Amino acid sequence: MRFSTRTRYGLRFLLRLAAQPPGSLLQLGQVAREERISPGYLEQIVRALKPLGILKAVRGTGGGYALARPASEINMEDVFLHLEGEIAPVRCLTTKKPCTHEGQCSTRAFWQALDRHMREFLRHCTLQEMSEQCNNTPGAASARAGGQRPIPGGSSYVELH
Amino acid sequence: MRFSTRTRYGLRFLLRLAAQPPGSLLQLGQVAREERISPGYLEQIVRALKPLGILKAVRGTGGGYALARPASEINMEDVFLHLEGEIAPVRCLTTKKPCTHEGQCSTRAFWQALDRHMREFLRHCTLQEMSEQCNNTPGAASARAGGQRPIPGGSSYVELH
DNA sequence: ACAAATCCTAGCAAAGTGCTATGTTTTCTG
DNA sequence: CAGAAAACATAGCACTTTGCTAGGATTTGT
Repeated sequence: MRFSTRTRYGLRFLLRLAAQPPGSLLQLGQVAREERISPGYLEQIVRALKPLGILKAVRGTGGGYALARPASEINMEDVFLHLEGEIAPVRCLTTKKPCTHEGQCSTRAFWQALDRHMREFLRHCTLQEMSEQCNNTPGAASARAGGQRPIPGGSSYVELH
Repeated sequence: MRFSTRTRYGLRFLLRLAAQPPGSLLQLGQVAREERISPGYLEQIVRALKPLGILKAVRGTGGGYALARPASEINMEDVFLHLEGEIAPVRCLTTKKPCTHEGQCSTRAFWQALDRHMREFLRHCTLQEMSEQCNNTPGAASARAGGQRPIPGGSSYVELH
């Protein structure tokens, strides 16, 4: 029942954007360095987030990303849906037909209730709230990050929250 | 974020037990037939449930399973913990050290809140409630199940809720 | 003794996850 | 206008997890 790195890394990216002064751009490469996530992988993740429409991207030199909407209007249900693909705890909740089991499915009601519960929690949780909740200073880590030497031969990335 | 078949099939097994008249035994093979789950696989799942102590097993001819405690005293948090291994949405919530990230982790508080939320829902959901919630008649399906001919060569099991 | 049930271990095919590699396109800068 | 820096895009691959099978050992009723 673990969430994938896609969701976790995507969240971190969004939190960086939310912590940014409005109007400014944040580059993907910089976030990848600071969060110690593979840049290529983070690109994929950010791309999955694009259809939601919460990102504003500027291409070319000096480009980067910014939030297209205020953080208070971005809820976690939407974000999770795009990053994780789906939230439902069992597959047949999302694929129309109520599974080919004869008669009524004994556990369906339970899974539906659990699904509703999760979604409600996520829907009422905004990026704004998350950003306020975490009282870390993004600048502190990045200041030291410059001194990091990449270990040649072999990925140095470690799974994070 | 899907739950595995272990948890889903395990739940179905427990629901069968809960629907059984108290004092009687239910055989694993029979449940497997009626629920169309591989008997061998269901055995593994039931075994994972044993350490919880909610099952009473009788070996030998005429043996079977029964609930060792009333269904009203069996909550889903315990059941899920044993079937799924862990519930936590991210790994570092269960492995002591708060991940090697420099400074405070920006998303940790959120994952903890989500974890608490899920657990609370599951803890307050008892097998009794689930059993009452599902108004299907387990006997109806099993009556017809006798006529099933197993398809030779190739598993005929299909994933269920 | 035999059969019927629960117990137990190892292994394996398929799917999913996490990431790398290799580009293409856009845009700013010298 | 050349080049660099950024976002955009696709394919593939090693590793892990999942879902199940095979084959047996042990216990107990008839």
